[in-house]
Amino acid sequence: MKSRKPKKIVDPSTEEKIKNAAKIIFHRKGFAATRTRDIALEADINLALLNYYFRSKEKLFDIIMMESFQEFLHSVKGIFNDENTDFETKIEKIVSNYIDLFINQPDIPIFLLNELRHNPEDIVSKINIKEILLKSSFLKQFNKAVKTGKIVRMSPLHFIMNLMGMTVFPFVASPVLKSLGDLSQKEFNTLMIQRKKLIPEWTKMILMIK
Amino acid sequence: MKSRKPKKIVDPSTEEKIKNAAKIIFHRKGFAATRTRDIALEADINLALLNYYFRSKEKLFDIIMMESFQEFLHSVKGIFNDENTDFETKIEKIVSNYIDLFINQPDIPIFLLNELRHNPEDIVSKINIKEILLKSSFLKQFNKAVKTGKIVRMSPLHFIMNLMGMTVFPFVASPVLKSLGDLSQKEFNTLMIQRKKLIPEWTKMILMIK
DNA sequence: TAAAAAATTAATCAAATGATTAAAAAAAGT
DNA sequence: ACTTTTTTTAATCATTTGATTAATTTTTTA
Repeated sequence: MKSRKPKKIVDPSTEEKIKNAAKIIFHRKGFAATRTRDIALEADINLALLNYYFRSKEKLFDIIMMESFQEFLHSVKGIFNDENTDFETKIEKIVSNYIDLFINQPDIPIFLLNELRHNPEDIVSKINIKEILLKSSFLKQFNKAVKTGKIVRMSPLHFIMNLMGMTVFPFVASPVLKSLGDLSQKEFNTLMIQRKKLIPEWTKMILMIK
Repeated sequence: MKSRKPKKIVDPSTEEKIKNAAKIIFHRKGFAATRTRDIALEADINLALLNYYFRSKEKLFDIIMMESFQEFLHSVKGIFNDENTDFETKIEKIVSNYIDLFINQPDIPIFLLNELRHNPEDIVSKINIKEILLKSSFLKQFNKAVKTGKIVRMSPLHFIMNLMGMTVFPFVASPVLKSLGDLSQKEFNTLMIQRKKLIPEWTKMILMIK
């Protein structure tokens, strides 16, 4: 064995520059439409450095994909399993968190949904999304509320579809919606911020919370 | 001038074969990931015929895009402007129509949403989507119901977002949802068919229809 | 049936694109 | 200082891919 520090204490700047650029371009254009040259340009680095640091476009993409998906989940992971908040508070926090995230990074939902449809098992299995949801305090509270009659009987899947549908869909369809309503980006965001309050209210109506 | 029939009475079979194949592949993979060779293979024709009939990949795509978007709108266009049905009936019909369409062609929503985000004005302006919605009997009935206090005051955009969110989003997110709920395609479709009844009910709750 | 037009095919082109290489420059180690 | 390692660069490669061409076959017209 050699002495200490055979490890590369890589200056993070170049590697980070590439990852940041890759995230921007991949999110905006998707994997297939992204050119490695676009990433190099955005990162302001020599094209060869992309392969030097990440081997291939595909490997770089996998990293971005994984991190983006984790970012998507991380923002609600804690909320889901917080034992100190009730069901309704969790809904408010989840909606609020996602709307904040998507206002700041509007490309995330359509990027994830579009790329996930071709290899969902790869990603979904690597990240324990099922674990997170199915064993969550959130789901337990949901089931308990059903059992005690506090909320109407309903498949949790329907509930998730409604909650995420109302929260995520506007961002996925934002180009059409903005065109339809003659909305600027700012006006669109204002609507989304309104929805932070509205969606939890609507959700409660749907569940007929007593 | 020459006599009659200088026009090409093209045997539609080849042209149609290409369009059908293009629709399948474009819907499945999107524009950027689609190879013209894939389309030729799917259509079982020589690659050159694609350019012979449609000039370029882009022109062929534009045709598929336009037709897909029209198919998306056409199914509800009539419902929107039917003077003989009330507001609530329209909602039921719209939801039912879309769910039928997406069960049969599950790729349509994510395809449209993903491709529309880069050139929404081109498509949205060519097709009079605003006309269809903004001058529709549906919207008039909505506004009237608001005015008479039959439904709660709410931006029509919020309402559209909710209705479409609950209807469309599950199809857009189906890979994740199927994985999450361990659902077969058949089981997923069963859930969607349930939603034909449920979504109109939920919608009415949200609107607090009296 | 002969001529003209249209459709089809195989071969090929040119540009785009992901990736590699070899050399130079910069940084780190001794 | 100088040796070694790491990082960066310019040039280039090999493959993919959209598109074209020229020849052949099929269909239509007269």
